Parts: sequence; C-alpha cells; structure tokens
Amino acid sequence: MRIKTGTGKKGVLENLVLNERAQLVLQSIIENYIQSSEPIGSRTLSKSIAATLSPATIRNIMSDLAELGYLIQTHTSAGRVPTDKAYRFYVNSLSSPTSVPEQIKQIISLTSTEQGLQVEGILAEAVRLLADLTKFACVVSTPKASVSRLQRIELIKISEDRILVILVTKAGVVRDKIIFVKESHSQEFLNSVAAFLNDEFEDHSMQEIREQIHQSLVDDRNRYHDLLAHAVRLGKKAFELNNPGEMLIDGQMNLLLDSHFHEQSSVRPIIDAFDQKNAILKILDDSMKHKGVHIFIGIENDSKQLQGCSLITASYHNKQNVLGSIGVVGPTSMDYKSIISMVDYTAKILSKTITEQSYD
Amino acid sequence: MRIKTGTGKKGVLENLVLNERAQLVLQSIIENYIQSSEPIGSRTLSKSIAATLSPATIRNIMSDLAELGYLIQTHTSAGRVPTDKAYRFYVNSLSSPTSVPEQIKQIISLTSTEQGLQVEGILAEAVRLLADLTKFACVVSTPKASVSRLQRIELIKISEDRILVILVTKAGVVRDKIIFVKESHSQEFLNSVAAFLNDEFEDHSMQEIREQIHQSLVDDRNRYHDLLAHAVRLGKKAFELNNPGEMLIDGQMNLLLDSHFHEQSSVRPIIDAFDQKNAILKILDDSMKHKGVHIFIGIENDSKQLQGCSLITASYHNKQNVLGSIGVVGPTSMDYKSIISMVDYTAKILSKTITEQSYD
DNA sequence: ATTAGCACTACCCCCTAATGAGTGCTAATA
DNA sequence: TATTAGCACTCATTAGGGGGTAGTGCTAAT
Repeated sequence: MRIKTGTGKKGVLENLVLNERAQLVLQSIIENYIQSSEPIGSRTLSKSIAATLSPATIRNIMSDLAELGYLIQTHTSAGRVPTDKAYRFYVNSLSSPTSVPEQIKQIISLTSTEQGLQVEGILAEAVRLLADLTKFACVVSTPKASVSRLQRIELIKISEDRILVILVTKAGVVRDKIIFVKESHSQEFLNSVAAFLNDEFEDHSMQEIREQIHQSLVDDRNRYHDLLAHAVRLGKKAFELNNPGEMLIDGQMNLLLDSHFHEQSSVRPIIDAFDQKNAILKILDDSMKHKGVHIFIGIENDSKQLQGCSLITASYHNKQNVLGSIGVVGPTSMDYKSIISMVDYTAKILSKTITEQSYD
Repeated sequence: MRIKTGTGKKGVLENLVLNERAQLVLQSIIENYIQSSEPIGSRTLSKSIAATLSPATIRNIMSDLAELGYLIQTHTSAGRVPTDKAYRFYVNSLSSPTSVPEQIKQIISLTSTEQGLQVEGILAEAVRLLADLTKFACVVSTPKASVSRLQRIELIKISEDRILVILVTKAGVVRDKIIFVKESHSQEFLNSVAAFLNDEFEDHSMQEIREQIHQSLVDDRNRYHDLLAHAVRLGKKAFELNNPGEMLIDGQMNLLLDSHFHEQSSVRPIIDAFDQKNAILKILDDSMKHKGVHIFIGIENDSKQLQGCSLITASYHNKQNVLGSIGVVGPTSMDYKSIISMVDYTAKILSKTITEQSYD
C-alpha cells in the first residue's frame, strides 16, 4: 500500500490522493495504452517509463492502482487496462489545450466562406475536416433557433392556401418552411405583413418573438386592426419552431474501422445513438452552457448507449451568442491530448468564420 | 454437357441458352444463396428444389453452369456460389416488380407532407424509410437544378456588398445562396429587379434562364437600360448553379453490419464511393433517363469501387419532369425480388407526394 | 522501501487428427 | 441415352494437446 499517505494497513480507500510516482505510472500506462490499445504489463512499462523503476516495483504500484479502481485486468495473467476513472484522472491532469501543429492549422482553415457558403455549409465542412483529422465520428449542432436573432422575414405566396416563409437570422442561417392558411392573401398584403414583422422584430431572438406574439394573441386590442391581426396570426405560425435542433454527423464509418473498438458489437449502441440523435444532442446542448472544451468519458454519459465511448465537445459562437457545439465521438482510449486541442481549435476557427460572415 | 441444344462435344459455348431444368436449378441456387449467403451444395439443393432430382444429376448441371460462368467455387470441395452473370440472369427472368405487402405500404406512406415539409425533407424521410426497410444503404439525388422550373426569385439585401438570393422552383425546392456585389443596391431596387426577373422567367427552366441571360449579356441593347442591365448582371450570379447536384444518404451502417459482406475490407471501397459521391451520382443520373427500375449488378458498374455491390434505382418525378432518383446499395447477393418492388413502390409514392405538393 | 527470484496462470500459436460437406468420376440402371 | 448410386478424394473447419510467453503475486533478500 504505497499510495496512501495516511496510516493503517487497509487505509488505501481513506485517502484517494495518489502520490507522485503512482501518478507517473498511471499516466504512463494510459499513454501506452492509448497508443497500442493492448494491456500494459509491468516489464513493458519499466522500459518505457522515464523514472527508473524495476518491474516488481511497478507491479506493486499497479496492484495498488487496481485496488483503487484505476486499472483492471481482463484476466489473471494479462496486463492492465485503464478504467474510465483513470481517463478522468488523466484528462484532469492535462493543462489547457496544447497548440495544434501548424500543418493541421492550415487544414482547418475553413476556406469555404469566400464561396458564399451558408452557415450550414461551414458547419458541414468543419465537421468533415474534424472527422478526417481525428479519424473518429464527429458531430455538430446547428445554431439553436430559439437563441438566434431575426435579421429578416419574407412571406411568399405559393398557392392560394400556402405561404412560403423565409427566416434569415443574424447568424446567417436561412430557414424556409411552408405554412398553410385558410384564407387567401395577396402578395401585396403579405409584403406589408412582412414589413410590419420586420419592423417590429428585427434583432429580437426567436424566443422573444414567440413570446411577444403569444401575448398579442391573448391581448385583444389587436382585434380591431386588420393588418396587425393577420400579422400576429401569420407570425405565430411562421415563428413556431418545428425543427427541434438538428445536428450534422460525419465519419461514423471511422468508428467501425477503428482498432480500439475490437469487436463490432461494441460500436453498435453508439451507432444507434447516432440514429436516435437525442442523447448526443443533449450532450451538445449541455456543452453550450459553459465555454471551453468539455469531456465526457464512457460511464460518465447519462445515455447507456454512449457509455462505451468518450465525447469531446466545444461550443462555437458569434459576436453575441453561443450558437451550438461541435464534438468528436471516439473510444474511451482515444488520444485525449491531441483530440482536445483539435476540437478546441476547430471550434475557435468555426466561431471566427461564422462571426466574420454574420450579418451584423 | 446437357445444356446445349446444339451438337458437338465442346459446343457448350456455342449456344448459351439454358434449358428449362438448368434455369430452375440456377434460380434455386441463387435464391438459396440469397437467403443463406453460404455456398450451395448439390445435396442441399436436391432437398429444397421443387423438381425431384438426385444430387448427382444436380452436380452435373451445376458443373455445366459453372463452365458457362454462372457459378464459381471458392475452393475445390466447397459448394457453388452465383456469379454476377447469374444474378443478371436471375433479375432478367423476374417479371415486373411484384406488389409490396400491405404492411410495408403503410410504412412507406410519407406522411410528412402535412407538416409543411419541403422536398428535401420528404426525400430525407423516403431515403430513411427505405434504408430501414431494406437494411441496406440508400441514396436519393435531389432534384436537378437545371431541369427544375422557376417559381419565384427573391433578392434580400443582407449587407452593403451581400445579397441573399432565394430561388423557389415549381417542384417545391427552395435554394438560398449569397452573392457578393461591388456596388450597393437599395432593397427597393432589388425588389424591382426581382420583379423583373420573376416576370421574365417564371416557369422557365434554370437551364433556359441561364442561356437567355448569357445571351442578354453579349447582346448589348440592354446597356442603355439601367434596370435591365442590373437585372441581367445580378441574375447571372443568382442563377449560376454552384451546387453540382446533391444526394442524401442513409443507412451506410447497415452495410457494415450485413452478413453478406463477410469481411469489412469488402465494404471499404463502397464507403469510399459514398464519400466521393460522384460515381453514385452518375448512376443516379443515368437512371433518370428512362422510367422504371434500374439494376446495376457488381461488375456491371463502371466504378471499380462499386463492383462489389449492386444498386437498384428508380427515378421520381412531378407532373412535368423527372426530378431525380432513389436507390438502394447492397451486396450483389441481395434479395432482388423484394428490394426491387420496394424501390419501385417508394419511388412511386415519392413522385405522388412531390407532385401533390408542387406549386403548380 | 525496493528488488530479485520463483511458482503459477492463462492466453496464444501451432500442430495434429477427426469430421463433414462437397466434388468428380465411373459404372449400373431405367 | 439420361439418370442415379457409389466411391475416392479434397479441403475447410473444429477440437484437442503441447510448448511458448507475457504477465501476475508472493516471498525473501538487499
């Protein structure tokens, strides 16, 4: 029991702070395992480790680490493998994201802006690049409709009972949808309704707009003003959010081909999670609440399906708002150090690119 | 050499018409193999086949079929496996698509229309449904920009040097993009330009519009008319097609998990083909040229990457035009009969749904 | 506190033999 | 003459056994 600093034979669990040497060993095991994805033995480690320790000593330390829940053995005579708890320790011990190699910086330069690409296009490019670089699956949530602020609304008459609504947000997202109406309106009338809505609501968030329109509905002073009444009624339909937050995915295939997932069966639940979307969207949403990189390791995930993998996410933003977040989904034994910095850097570039081409 | 009807000992290759019994055997082998995806032996077959033939007889027939290139053996003492040539024979022998079970018809009912979904949304739903049903990968090409006809164009001033162009086609596709301009225009001016373009070009195909605008450019009579000149200049940018035909993919994962692809390595090139897109887009384009279901079996594909799989495609259309096509990508040993009918049916429902909600 | 030494464990690899599904050929049969 | 039964043969797959090896835990010596 070399780890505890307290006293007592069975006192290991009383004091969970690892001494310096144990930390070094644990870190070394993790880094080795990340590279080889094979159980690490004491002899192997005694060679690769910086400090000069005999295999026997390392065995003792490893035994302690195992007892503390940082390592497990697949079977009696096998080497040791880090647990999720170990990765958590490792990740916490990492300082802020290291800088990304110049070579990779160049790849992540998101040059598409010049081609007049919309936000969704930029996101698609970002997520694809990240997937290619990391060789894992990557996700990005599109800007939340509720927080984005209105730049412009257009109403276009499509047929007698259908109106095409086009919403342009300050972030540069264009959304279009069709609404159905009972009474037919002339295009001129729609133009004035749109003009009214634009005047009234430019620069307001969708959330605000919805609330205000809802109030206007219960408030009956509008009843007597025809234009207003119609504006409110159409506006209500137009601003209903019916896209419940989308996300783009790329590189799912990388997971299947990755050596860290030895058997296909372990990838299956993750794929299912991608299909269902909500578990991953929830994580991306959570990650929007605080700036910086977020890391979710295996068992820490609420969703059972995702407990076999880790997620590294970072939010992106424009001048005013946090818009969404981008993330990597990979094995718990991924190379956290480099992935973290790549996600961090990509999110920053994404924010920069989107801010530059925002409409205000 | 029981197959030939001609004479001569080595006359097999002179007459490639299979006699009825050989056809029956071949068909039986194929159907067995499609189900089990394991080599078929003569004994197995003699039990499952309708006609009462001894294993020995079947062996003789199989031997002939092998010589004619319909069957191969993975090794000497293994059963036989159908070749692409056999599948081609099999598919050709199938009559027109059989009807789809009522149960599946209900699933493919594409109910989303009522929710005011755009064409892309409908396509996404269709391709997802088809992927779920077939358990293979599915693709659908979005309506070709060049053939679709203009319903409406809107120009929205975004900033001093950026204009948001919104194109609505008769098929119900909304495209938005940003164009950059040197001189600033007022929104009012943009409105009149848009009005002019709408007047001039409504109901023309994008292709036509591009051509006419190009002509107007060389024809300098417009020079003296300010509005016209600007309309032409903006229109040129607005109607440039920069989305080279897109496609939606769903169910790629199904391929990885499919038992017919025994080793992962065989799926790799197909995945790559999905990433590059162009090979598959070409097939979908080709399939638009003629109505009905198209089948591309393994080696028949131009693209090397796709020679390990089969594609079944069908085009979809609205009242006037063929818009695109939808297809399934699966192993060469897929269940052609049922997949064909599903693709056929889905394409029909897709056409119906899109036609119903087209803008004319 | 560290380390060398040793017994022990369990996987992995290779070899072998047995099994079995399948073929091709030949001779007998209807 | 077409079909079938019989037989020898092939080769993948499986099970079992032994040696090798990477690892452990324990104990005793440093």
